[in-house]
Amino acid sequence: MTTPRPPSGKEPGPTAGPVCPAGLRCGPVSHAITRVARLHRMLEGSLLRRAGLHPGQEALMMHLWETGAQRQSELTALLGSDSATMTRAVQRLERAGFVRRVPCPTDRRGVIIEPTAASQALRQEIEEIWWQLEEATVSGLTEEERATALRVLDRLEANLANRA
Amino acid sequence: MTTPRPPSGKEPGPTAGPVCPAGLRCGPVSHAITRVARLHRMLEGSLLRRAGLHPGQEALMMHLWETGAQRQSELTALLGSDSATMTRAVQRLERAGFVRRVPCPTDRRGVIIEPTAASQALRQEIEEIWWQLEEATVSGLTEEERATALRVLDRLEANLANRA
DNA sequence: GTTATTTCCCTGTTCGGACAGCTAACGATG
DNA sequence: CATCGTTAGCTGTCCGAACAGGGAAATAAC
Repeated sequence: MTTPRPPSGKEPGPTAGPVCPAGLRCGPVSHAITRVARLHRMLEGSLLRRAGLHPGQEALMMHLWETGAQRQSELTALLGSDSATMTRAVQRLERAGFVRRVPCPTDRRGVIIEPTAASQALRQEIEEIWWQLEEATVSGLTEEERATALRVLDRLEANLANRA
Repeated sequence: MTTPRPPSGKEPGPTAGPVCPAGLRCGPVSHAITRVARLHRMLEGSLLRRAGLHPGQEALMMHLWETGAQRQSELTALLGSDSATMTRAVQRLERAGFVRRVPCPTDRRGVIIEPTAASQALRQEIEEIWWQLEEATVSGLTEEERATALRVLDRLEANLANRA
């Protein structure tokens, strides 16, 4: 996996400002999603870097810890990932010592992915990071506002899922 | 640039379902953002593919059309991108014939990026795609709901921008 | 004018993501 | 048993994104 490079002194930084030039009718919600997603991902990345992980790997590990050792194909489906992406992610996590690959006893095509004992040290750290990320995202919002945010996002998700 | 592979029969597909296992308190808003962003990006990708572009390139071209030829460093800053990413994006768009690189007359370090006449054919197509994407995102929402969505996203963006 | 600093762009590298192609193994059918 | 179609996983390729490092030019400081 190779530990992500430590933050190079300069934290990612707020990049740029408005992506929507002037009075351009450019799909306001759509672009807002892009901007929020970008910032969210950047923050996630800089938090995870401190734990030695790249964005995406933490979800894989959380899944393994939550539901135990699983077939690689299972992980791929559950995380909605690509099989090639999964192959390489597992390889990196294996090199990093967070995961072990065991031949599936009942299907010689398959591979069981299990978290190592060493990886347990990461779990608390990741949960803390998820907490920090959520807090940074919704800090300053009332309970009601947070509920509204969740409702809006769920609505958008449902919309987009239909067009996928 | 090499035209994106044509959709291989199967459109990206809704990938997986819930990423949040069971009753796990896992940063609900945060994960909702991740899911929405994922779907949004997938849809954007499949729409853009038909125009022969990859996600991200369309924003660059729109910027060029809107504000005219610009220094590469200007584009990088305005789009909040990475200079390396910009270098390669421009190279691909140049190979694809959508962009021309002209040495900056007042600063021999600089490069002016200008859209080609041929690229104009793309513009309407991209605007149409942005419209489709927006529609897919907010279809079925009332005007009031759309305003709420925008307000929520702006709020989240402001929050995240502070922590960046 | 010479030197130091900054800016601009390029290349190399690593990651996640997506698609295509391949092999080995499984399953079912004839 | 032999064949056919499917599934699991790996590798190659291309893209966007981010960081590191380098070289050239412009600018500031001396």
